[in-house]
Amino acid sequence: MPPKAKVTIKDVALKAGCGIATASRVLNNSGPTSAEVRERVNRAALDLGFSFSAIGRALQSSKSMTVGCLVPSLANPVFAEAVQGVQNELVGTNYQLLISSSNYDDKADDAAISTLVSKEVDGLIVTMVAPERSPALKLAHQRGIPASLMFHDPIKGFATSYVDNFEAARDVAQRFSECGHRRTGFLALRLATSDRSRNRYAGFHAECRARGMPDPALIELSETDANRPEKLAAILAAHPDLTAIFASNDFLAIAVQKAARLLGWIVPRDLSVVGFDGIEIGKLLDVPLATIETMPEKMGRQAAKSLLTAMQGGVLEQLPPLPFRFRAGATLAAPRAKSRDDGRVAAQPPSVPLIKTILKQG
Amino acid sequence: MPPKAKVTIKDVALKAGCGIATASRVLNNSGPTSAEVRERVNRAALDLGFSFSAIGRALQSSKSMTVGCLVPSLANPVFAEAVQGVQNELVGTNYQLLISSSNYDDKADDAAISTLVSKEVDGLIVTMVAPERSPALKLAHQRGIPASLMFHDPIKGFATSYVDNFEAARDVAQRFSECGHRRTGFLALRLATSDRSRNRYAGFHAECRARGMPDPALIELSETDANRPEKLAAILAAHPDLTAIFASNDFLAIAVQKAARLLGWIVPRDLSVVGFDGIEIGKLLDVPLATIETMPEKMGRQAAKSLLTAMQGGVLEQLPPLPFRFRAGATLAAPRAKSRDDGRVAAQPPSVPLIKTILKQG
DNA sequence: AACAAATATGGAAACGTTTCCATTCAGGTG
DNA sequence: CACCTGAATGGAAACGTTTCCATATTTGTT
Repeated sequence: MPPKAKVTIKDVALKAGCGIATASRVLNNSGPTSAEVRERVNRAALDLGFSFSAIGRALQSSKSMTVGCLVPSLANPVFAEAVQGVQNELVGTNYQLLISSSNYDDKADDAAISTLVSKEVDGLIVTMVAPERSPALKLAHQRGIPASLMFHDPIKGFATSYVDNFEAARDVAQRFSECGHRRTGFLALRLATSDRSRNRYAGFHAECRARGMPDPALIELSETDANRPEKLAAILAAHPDLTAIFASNDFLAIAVQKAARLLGWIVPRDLSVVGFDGIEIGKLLDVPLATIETMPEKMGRQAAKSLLTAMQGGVLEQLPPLPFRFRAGATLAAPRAKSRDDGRVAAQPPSVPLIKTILKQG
Repeated sequence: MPPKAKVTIKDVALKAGCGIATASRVLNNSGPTSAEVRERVNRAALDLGFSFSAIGRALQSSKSMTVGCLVPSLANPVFAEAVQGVQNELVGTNYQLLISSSNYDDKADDAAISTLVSKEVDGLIVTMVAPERSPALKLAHQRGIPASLMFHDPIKGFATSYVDNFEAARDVAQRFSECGHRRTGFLALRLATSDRSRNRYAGFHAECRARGMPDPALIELSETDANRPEKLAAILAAHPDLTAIFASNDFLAIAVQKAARLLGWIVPRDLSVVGFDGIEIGKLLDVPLATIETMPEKMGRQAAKSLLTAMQGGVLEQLPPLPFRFRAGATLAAPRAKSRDDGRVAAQPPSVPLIKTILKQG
């Protein structure tokens, strides 16, 4: 058994005593072949341990049978799950998944897309800092490479699989309001590089306004402070009037619980918290986390499904957003009665999705 | 602006009025070229928006500049982080990452490896159910494709980046013992498909024995029950004599806390819990989780680094395991005094890593 | 001024496929 | 028996590179 470094179809044809065209036809079941030569070719292929060179095939067919996928980081479980969803959908097709990540850097985003394109991927599935102004993505589009977005709100020219962050955030504001909260805060990480967080803030802000609540305090946490509960506690202490915090993800929400504990505050008596994403651990906490449940895996699946039909010549069409669901939890309750709703500075209004805000408020 | 579907080096050469060989030399800075033709070629390439076809290159050089990576699932944050580590290490090289996942199925493992090999990856980074008996992995090895393992203990023929699960688990047993615990349990998911969990159990078991403690109770949780705290509570209730649980990952450890709460038990007074992995959330809990901290990201990085040197012709050599660290947490304390250490059935001894067990105990 | 050496260039082969086309051969029809 | 149809086959081109080799040009040395 000599596992020759490279056994090509030429070797097979030689051993089977036929032309490579015939061997190709046998091996692919394409075109007519006699039973006798079929037998010889198959035996030769088996003996030699032949397998097709995907590269040779790709060159000749100009189809790489590869899908490129870009997300900010796999260290974020939400994106990791989404990529797994893509993968799950791709299993069973002949497509392979080429991945890349940008670490939330829009320059890296562009470079990554370019690289994927030069690898001649047949399609793209991307979540990036700013897809609407990525030259590389536009170029890919011009070259006819179908692209499917994940997590992003719809953009002209692309299909996207997403959850309506704006609406979900409005839901949270509504529940805060119904509980009797008025002064609220919105806590996020990396607002500048996450349209998701911005959209959540916009929706939250819009609904607070619509209900006559003061504008929510916008609290942005630095990457490093996210892992320093005492830092977060100090920030919370500086906002003693807030009775409810909407955190842009569940990890932050749990960090808020911790920070509150450090301050001697009791959740939800002294501070209500609602998270976003719906991670399982939230259910297991001493005080189970109220949150918005989303479906990252489904998001990936849907993006992949759309892309597959597009790559098979179909048209990329925009589906409705995936559903979200409010998960009740003990971190949300009515605020303790402490009536001081007087003059406080309002947070600045949302900058980016202003149109949407105005639109939805009517 | 006609972004022609495909602009090849031939087009560039034509536009620059030179041969393709010359164009290639200019574009690659390989071989001598005159300043004048250099100028023309570069301008033509720019005008046409030329970029190399990775496929054409791959075919001619028989290097795909692609690394294949297989993990059980990206939905497990530990693997996702490791893959991100691989990615981080690959950024800056010219290698791209092709990923696949098996969902903890060894047949799927093999199929995935085969697919990656037929895609002609230049190297492999894998975590699978049973690398030591994967035909596809062996085949890849025979074909001269370097492979680097992640999370697995060393195996003949492959380099691996791992943490010494056996030793880490012994550490936990030792701490249990020092706190005064005697009757302990080991809680895991998917024992059959996770050599990591098996090694942890083996180490835990070995050290318990070495210290004259009763064999730990081996509790395996089904996939679905992992999300049902009441189910886990029932199981714990059936083991009322246990004073400490070592959970094979932090999620399970947190689930144990929840289950204990359901039973009205107080952690750590009525039950101590130690987890594994060292996720950040553990620090934020009301009762911070004691756990073994590991470094999945570094694991991925190390695997990638080794592989890179191997692919550049170097030799794949086995590095020492990555360090682990016990993170103290309030979930571990001395058991409440309740002296009843009498006749109980011992769990069955570990089946797989028996040799290692015996060896280390002397 | 003659010649060697270095520099610059392009043709062509090779990488592994698939597919178009032409060729051969068998069998069936008139 | 001549003819046609259809099946079976293999040669060769094409996909986009890089690189070997041969040729043509320049430069430098006596």
